Amino acid sequence: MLSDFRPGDHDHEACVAVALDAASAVCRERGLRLTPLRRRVLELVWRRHAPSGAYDLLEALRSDGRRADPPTVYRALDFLVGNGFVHRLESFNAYVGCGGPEREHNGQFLICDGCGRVAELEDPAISGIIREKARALGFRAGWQTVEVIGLCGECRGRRESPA
Amino acid sequence: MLSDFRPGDHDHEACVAVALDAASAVCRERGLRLTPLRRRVLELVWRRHAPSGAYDLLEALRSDGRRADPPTVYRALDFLVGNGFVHRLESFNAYVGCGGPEREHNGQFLICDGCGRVAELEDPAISGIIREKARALGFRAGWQTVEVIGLCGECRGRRESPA
DNA sequence: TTGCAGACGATATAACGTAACGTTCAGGCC
DNA sequence: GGCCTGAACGTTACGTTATATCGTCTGCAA
Repeated sequence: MLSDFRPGDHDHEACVAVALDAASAVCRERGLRLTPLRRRVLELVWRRHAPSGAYDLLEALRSDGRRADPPTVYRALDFLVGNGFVHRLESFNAYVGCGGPEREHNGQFLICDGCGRVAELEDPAISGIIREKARALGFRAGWQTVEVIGLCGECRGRRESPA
Repeated sequence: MLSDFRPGDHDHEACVAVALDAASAVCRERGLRLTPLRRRVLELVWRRHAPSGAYDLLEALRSDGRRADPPTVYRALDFLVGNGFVHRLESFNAYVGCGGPEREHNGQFLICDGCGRVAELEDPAISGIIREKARALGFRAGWQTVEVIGLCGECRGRRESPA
């Protein structure tokens, strides 16, 4: 698993810092430029464990006092998604930080309908069976989008025994 | 499998007619109203085995001579998607006809990057393993979005041995 | 110091989707 | 027939998401 549903009380500052450090390291290795803008967008995405919309990010950039228009945020997102620092959730038109940017992968996402938090899996059994079933039909699988809507453990508990 | 990659030369008129008849039958059974507009949108979606965008459908309705605005097509699509006659492809913001509207299901889609055609699976092994893996993390899976981009058999042949 | 390429600024517009409210029309009931 | 009701649809307006295009700046290298 690449990122879990974090308990509500985890140290989120640390969590963001770790992600930014990881991204810095990867960029240094690969000769990519993690510019201040890109770094800031990545930080904004990480500040929530729930998905952020491009226009939420745009708002946030403007709150920084920065002049920003849609292409600004989309270019940053293109960089971050293209290099695996951020994933796009197709069924939400929104973006989440990636828990394992060190290597390429094709994750699976669990999205909680209660709290909006997202967990990322990278389960070879899931991607494998999809690839196999596709192959049986003569189809060569490239990219897989696997997004599951449901209820995380915390939210399930909350619903079944409300305060 | 609910719908296959049809060979380029299949009888597409028949294919559309079967889908419309199936929809009529299901609506009759369930007391749903397959109005002329809804029927027409369903037909338009089926005329391509590739996904149709909402605004493509809107254009097509206007070509019919009908006055149409976005809510017209979205309402028809809501009905068709809600009752299982059409599926929405999240990663394309587009719609395809459903090959098995008789019962509710949570399909998986193979989308060919070469020709744009779509096949629909309903494979319990895929949905099952996703549900299980999610459950192992305390997550109760509701709806699954599974969309695979790749190359169908025909297009693969074409690329590997171009004319 | 010139040239180049990548990043970003800036403007405009395309593409996708919904809110809200009024009108029409089919079906049930008197 | 006349009336009521609710679903479907028309219509206007707007909200949200994403891209095309072109100009400018900056850092780097020839």
